Amino acid sequence: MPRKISLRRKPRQERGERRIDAILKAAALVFAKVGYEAATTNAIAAVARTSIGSLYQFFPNKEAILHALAGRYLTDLRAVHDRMLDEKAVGLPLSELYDRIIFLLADFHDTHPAFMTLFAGSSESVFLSLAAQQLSQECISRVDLLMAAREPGLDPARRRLCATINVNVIKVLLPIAQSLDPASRAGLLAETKTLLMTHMERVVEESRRNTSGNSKARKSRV
Amino acid sequence: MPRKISLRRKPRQERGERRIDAILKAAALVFAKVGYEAATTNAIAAVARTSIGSLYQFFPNKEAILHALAGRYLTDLRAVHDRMLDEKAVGLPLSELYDRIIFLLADFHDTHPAFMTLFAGSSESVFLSLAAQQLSQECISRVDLLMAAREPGLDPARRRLCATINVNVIKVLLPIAQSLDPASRAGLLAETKTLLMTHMERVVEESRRNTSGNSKARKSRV
Amino acid sequence: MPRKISLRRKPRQERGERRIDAILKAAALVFAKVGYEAATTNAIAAVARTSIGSLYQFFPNKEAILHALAGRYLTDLRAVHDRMLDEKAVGLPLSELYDRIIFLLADFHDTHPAFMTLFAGSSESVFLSLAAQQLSQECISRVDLLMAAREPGLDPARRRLCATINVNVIKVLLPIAQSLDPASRAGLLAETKTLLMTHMERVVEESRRNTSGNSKARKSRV
Amino acid sequence: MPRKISLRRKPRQERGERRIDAILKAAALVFAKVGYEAATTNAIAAVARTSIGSLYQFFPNKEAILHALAGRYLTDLRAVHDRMLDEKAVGLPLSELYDRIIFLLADFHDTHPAFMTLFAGSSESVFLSLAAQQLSQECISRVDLLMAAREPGLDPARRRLCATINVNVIKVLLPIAQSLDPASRAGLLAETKTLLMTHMERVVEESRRNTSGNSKARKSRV
DNA sequence: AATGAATGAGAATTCATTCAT
DNA sequence: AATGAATGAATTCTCATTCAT
Repeated sequence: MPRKISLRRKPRQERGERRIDAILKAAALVFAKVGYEAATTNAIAAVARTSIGSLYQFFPNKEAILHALAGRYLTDLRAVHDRMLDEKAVGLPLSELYDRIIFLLADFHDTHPAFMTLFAGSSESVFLSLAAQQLSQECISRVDLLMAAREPGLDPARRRLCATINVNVIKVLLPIAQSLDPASRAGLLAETKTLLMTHMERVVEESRRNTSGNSKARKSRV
Repeated sequence: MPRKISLRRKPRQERGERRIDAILKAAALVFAKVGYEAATTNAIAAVARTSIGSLYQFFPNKEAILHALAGRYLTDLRAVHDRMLDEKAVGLPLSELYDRIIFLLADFHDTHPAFMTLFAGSSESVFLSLAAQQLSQECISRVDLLMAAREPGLDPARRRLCATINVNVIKVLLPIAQSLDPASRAGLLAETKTLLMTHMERVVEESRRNTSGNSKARKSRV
Repeated sequence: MPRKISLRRKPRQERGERRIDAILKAAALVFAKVGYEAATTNAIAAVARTSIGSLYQFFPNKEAILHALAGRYLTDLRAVHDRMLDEKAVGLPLSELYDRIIFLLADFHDTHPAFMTLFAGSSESVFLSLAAQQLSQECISRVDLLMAAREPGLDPARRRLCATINVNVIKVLLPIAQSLDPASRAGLLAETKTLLMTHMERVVEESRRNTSGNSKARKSRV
Repeated sequence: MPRKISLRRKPRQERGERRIDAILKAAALVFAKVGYEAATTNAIAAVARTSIGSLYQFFPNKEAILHALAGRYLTDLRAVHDRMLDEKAVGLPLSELYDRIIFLLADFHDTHPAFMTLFAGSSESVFLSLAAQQLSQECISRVDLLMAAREPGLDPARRRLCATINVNVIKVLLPIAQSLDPASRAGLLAETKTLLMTHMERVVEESRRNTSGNSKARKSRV
């Protein structure tokens, strides 16, 4: 059974926009606190200081709220990506690149409370799983692209592997860092950077050694 | 509000034991597929090929099933840890140690389908959050201990940081590897090993350089 | 384990008021017919010609319905008491006083079908037992007060005994009378009045004889 | 749908008798504590220190337990009645007769804990209502008979009214007395006796005045 | 006979969604 | 548009009763 997931009506009036905004913000808080399944539309309406009837005036069902929120988060994340992985990023020293990435994403987590809840890949809803999957792939592809630009000689397969690892390592460690006191947080973020940089440097080095004729290095890797 | 979480009755007959086992196995499957909240006790009973009444003869409520399953998983995981991190592990080359860890844990994931669902730290249930937290800390402490034994000179703070990273990186990447085709899986597991080993080697090296009097290296790290 | 017992929401619309009223009236009928325990919320909703969901919109649980109904009955009963035991009652001839009491209470029983079910003191619910206890004490105290006003010389202990007896005798005999055909009912009510009046006259008489110096009568009583 | 209510099997063996006895005693306790509806057969079996299976070996269903217990109580009560209302009772002074009645019934309540629960006339079960009704009528008839023997001139209608009143007044006040401390209990029982005796004396007197037109001769007998 | 596991209809309660005002 | 009352399918859990051992 296919479900409507788009907005029920495009509100002409600004009041409607504000209402939608309030509902989505409320949904983010509620989802973050109890998860999507356990969140009730009544609770969302209450937090948004509106009535359940109004909520359903804008969203045909609970899942549509999820869609809208996920869409908004995705848009925001893409904007962050755009700032993070722009043309300059190709020429940036690895250390500065990682600083940038980690800083921007940490900030994103702070301002998007339901992000991990929605995209942690838990199996709460079919849509969520798919969205999480897609988002993950999108991130990986972007990193992959950047790496290809920075280091054209890299083996594509290994490049994707590294992109996958980079994305997912940041995905786990960032939320953990955010939950710590500022000092520990800085320590963990620094170590995360070291982890990824050390690895990346090694991969790049192996690649260069490889492409420049000497192919023994590769063999000993695994 | 305190809830009973222990078994409602100890089974006196072997039949009861088998029934409990079937229910827990079914619960693992159902939790893995739809998550704890969305799982229904009727679905669990159906998968276990028993009646809802039988289920409630042994488990006073849904949460008790979760507890029992989590407890069983924890016991099994500790057994794996014991095999993984025994006395021999202290002397093993790093490469072999990581092989061991990754292989054993990959196997554990295969045989414990609900593991990530239960311990991924989602906010589904208070108990789950706590259990996930505790389990995580326990794993980290064990790795920390092993590292202390292998490399006594390591700075304790950084050691714990590394342990945290090792545990969590494996926590994300293993399930991803498991979801891939065998070839890609091997590639990802190998790259994971490289990631963690490279980092660990560097940390150890820095530590050794530090302790042997020369303390400049540390400064340039971050 | 403390349970919510107040209304879940205050009705904002008049419709809600009517719904609550209908539910309570239905509950009274159902409780009167099968008792509190055996009454099902679905049955109450059906008799109230509403949906089970509506019922739970206003009442958080079955017990809350009981509380609301008991509260309403209590309020009504106190109003009856106020009419029954007003200042005039002090000067009224005993016969007229009993007529008044019996008539008003008989009417109360007719309009409050679940009264005996709720306050008969059966052990159905902890709350009910307590409420029945309290109500009984309240009634007794009121009668006690009235008697003290009418006959100040009465021994307080015996006065309370008489109040207890009056209240409880009426409590049993009234419902029995109500279940009879009009003729028998009138007979039983008349005889009840005779019973209580004869006794009261004797008690008063003994008391007067006592207080006026001659104390032999008392001794031979028991 | 007619239900089996007789015993499922007549146990030849004494062990069975003891088992039935234990179950009925347990049922009495459980019924007294939580009422018939709320009592569970498992709880009864547990209190009787037997298994639910054994319970159902002797009683086809829960109601059969009720029947058996009610039957036993009735038998016992009739035995008490027989002692209470024997030939001697016809000639006994009223005061002694009431002493006897109140003492014997108080004792009966002490030894039959579920008596009021079963026969208080609550509407818990159709059977119970009927049984309570019947029992009440039986008691009334017995008292009626005794009064007819003692005072043949009494108007039958009023006699029955008085019997009804006597039985029901004792029915309410006895349990209340039993729940008090010994001193208060004695006081309440004494006042109860006064209540009923005073009334009875008046009724008898009125009757005599009526029947003999104008006869003072037999006044002193009661 | 005895035990206790198995069964499933039925009860209380929740919550997404619709509808009347 | 806004409000909140109305709806009922779905869920958790209980318990009388049956059945296997």
